[in-house]
Amino acid sequence: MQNNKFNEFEAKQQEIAALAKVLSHPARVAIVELLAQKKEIKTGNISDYLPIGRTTVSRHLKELKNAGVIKGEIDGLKIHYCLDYDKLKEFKEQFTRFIDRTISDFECDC
Amino acid sequence: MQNNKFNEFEAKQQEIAALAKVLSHPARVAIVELLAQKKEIKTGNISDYLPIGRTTVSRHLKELKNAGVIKGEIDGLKIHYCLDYDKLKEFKEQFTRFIDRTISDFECDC
DNA sequence: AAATTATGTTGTATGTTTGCGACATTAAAC
DNA sequence: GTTTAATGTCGCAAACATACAACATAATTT
Repeated sequence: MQNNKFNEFEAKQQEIAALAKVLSHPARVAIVELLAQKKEIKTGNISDYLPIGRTTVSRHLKELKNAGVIKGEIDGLKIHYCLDYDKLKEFKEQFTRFIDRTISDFECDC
Repeated sequence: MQNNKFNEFEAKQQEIAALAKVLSHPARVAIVELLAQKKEIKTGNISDYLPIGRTTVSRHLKELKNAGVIKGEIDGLKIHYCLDYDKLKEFKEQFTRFIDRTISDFECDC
């Protein structure tokens, strides 16, 4: 998949890494924020708000779709994208759990 | 820096993306977990637990150091790495805030 | 049905990340 | 002071990611 050794780590580690990857580019962070604010926006117009072109936005949208963070509804010619509330919550909880687990194990004096 | 347009987004978006990037590879997730469990470990031995070689571990450690997630203490020949508790907490809070902000803005019916 | 509009996909160029072997550095052990 | 041990850095190759123009698709409008 991603690169050579990605899949050779534990499933949980891969899962967290994959989640993190979704938000590892500011364009995707920005798109998520935009969708949260505007609710409805033609995908063609997203690039008006961002310093990247329409096709690049389309690629990032695809990744967000694959990750399940957004879902689209076709309405004639327009496609109406929307955040997936549940997925975002799950996203947050997994991260929080990971960090909390890490912190609770941890008791170093340096 | 990272690639062409990264810096042309809003500072906050860049910041979140940079945080996410730190955990966007399972090796770095695994190293953080290991450090949490073992507390002290010779960096040379980290690769014993992971499916990657010593030099590659060293690269990932460098990234984690740069991000401030871990800090090292030189003890003679051994270098003793340790999680930065405060940084991890900050990390978690920033993410949580981002998601919560996003979710609270959001009220779509799709 | 041709033109228009909205979106997606492909190909290509460039940049970035990953992974490793080979070399460099530094400290302890002999 | 030479050897051994622990870690780090460099340079290369392969894989991935980003960005965009050009093309493809598909639904309205004329």
